[in-house]
Amino acid sequence: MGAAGRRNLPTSEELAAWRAHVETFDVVRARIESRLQQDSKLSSGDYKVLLALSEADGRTVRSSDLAAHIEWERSRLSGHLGRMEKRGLVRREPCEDDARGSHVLLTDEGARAFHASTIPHLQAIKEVFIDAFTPQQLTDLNEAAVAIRRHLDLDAP
Amino acid sequence: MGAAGRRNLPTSEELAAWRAHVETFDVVRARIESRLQQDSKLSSGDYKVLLALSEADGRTVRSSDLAAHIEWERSRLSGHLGRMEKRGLVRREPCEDDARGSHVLLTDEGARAFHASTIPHLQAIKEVFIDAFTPQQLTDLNEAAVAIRRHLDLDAP
DNA sequence: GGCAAGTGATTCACATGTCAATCAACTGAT
DNA sequence: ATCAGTTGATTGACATGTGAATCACTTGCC
Repeated sequence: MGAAGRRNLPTSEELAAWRAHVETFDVVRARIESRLQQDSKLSSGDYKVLLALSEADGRTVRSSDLAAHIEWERSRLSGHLGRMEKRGLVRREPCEDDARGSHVLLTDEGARAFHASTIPHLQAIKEVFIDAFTPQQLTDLNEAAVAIRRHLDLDAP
Repeated sequence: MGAAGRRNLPTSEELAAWRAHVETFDVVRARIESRLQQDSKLSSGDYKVLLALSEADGRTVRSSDLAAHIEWERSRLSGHLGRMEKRGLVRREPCEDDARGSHVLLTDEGARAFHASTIPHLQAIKEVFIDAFTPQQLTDLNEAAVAIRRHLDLDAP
């Protein structure tokens, strides 16, 4: 490869940084999810759905709105809700004003499970992730996320 | 909640930092994997397996050694190899010295696919991830990964 | 030699994710 | 009113991931 071809490739340090980042934060995520699972029998997907539902007016959301809110494919949400419904965490009811749609609603059991999970989950985030850093490092990390989002043009109008 | 209970919980800024980090780097990973898939019809799992195999002596590794090397469950590797074998990327052969074991070997087609994938894959890592940052930010990110690994006692003997 | 315990690999059941296809119900232009 | 096109939701086929169970072979110890 000539000099021209190398310019758009990472150096070995850069590549190592990428791999370290991915592998390290995979472990972080796994630890936090595993704590959630052990404390509350909830997956991170369950938690995301329950969080959105518990914040919703009347603990009810139209399925599509829910999918949009948590940025999931509708088919993904559909499958996930099916599993959560089997476990009694949510219920689905037909929608009066639009016969195609359906309302997803939080059951009492779902609300209970969610409320019991939040404090331990937030503790896990603090202990596993936040507590690893100095305030400066946390700021730096945030800057990095901002830089990526700008670079990839996320947050675009 | 009293003052004692709050000390081990993240502030809302800290929680926002966690969420931003997870969501942002999920997008990064998805972009890079999607480029790999489009350029080379390989998943990141395929790539990891092919990388390990192509670096191995004689393009052959004992299945368990491979699993240990890439830090996968053996059952995960087993299933993945099955799919890769169907696509002609690898082959498995019984092991002479230990009749329980098997050798995984890179086929010519697998080697071709891997070699064709590396440059574009590295370019994607550079363009999507590395190029988002200043050198200082990249250093900061690395420091953050080190801090986490120390905090979680990864890299322990 | 022979058996208990360990090891290598696969298999099973399941949860999770993507994408395309389906299907019914809505909506808007005519 | 009608019908093309959109939208809401589910389904199916598959890839991927985990953990437990299985099964065959190997090893260590007697």
